[in-house]
Amino acid sequence: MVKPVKHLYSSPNFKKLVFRIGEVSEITGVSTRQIRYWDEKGLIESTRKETEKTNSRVFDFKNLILINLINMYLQQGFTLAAAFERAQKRQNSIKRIHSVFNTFDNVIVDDEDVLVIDLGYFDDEKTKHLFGIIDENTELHYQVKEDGQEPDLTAYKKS
DNA sequence: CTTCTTACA
DNA sequence: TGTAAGTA
Repeated sequence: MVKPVKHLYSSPNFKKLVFRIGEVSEITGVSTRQIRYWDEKGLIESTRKETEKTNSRVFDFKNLILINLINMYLQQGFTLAAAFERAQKRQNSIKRIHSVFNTFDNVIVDDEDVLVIDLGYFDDEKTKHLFGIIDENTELHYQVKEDGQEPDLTAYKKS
């Protein structure tokens, strides 16, 4: 049974988890040169940290995953364009799988009638080596928006 | 110290 | 795509 509960992602104890370009490069193995190039081409999306004097790029968890997926297909021999397409499809598939396998206990409808699924934290060995930053202090939220719209995957870190 | 842009190999 | 330069 889906019950209206105050959404988790607005909890004052959690802030959106973002990564600087150097961190993304270190985690995924993709060079900063490539990341900037993909960003310029619009394959990935970054936001600018206005408070910083450098006005540097920051990437959310969703884009970190995307960058890693693109790189994975790139290493399999696909062209950048093909790798991007595959990565997008793969990412969407993963999201749908998550939504299917999560129990109703993790389903929440917030004030704006948006479906939110708490994925908890990843602690299996497969993801741990790749995303070591996901731990007890990090929450992953999968948000299903109105039909047709892109689902959103965001990580939040306890501050 | 890290990131940014620009430019050249 | 890597790397260097000169910044912020």
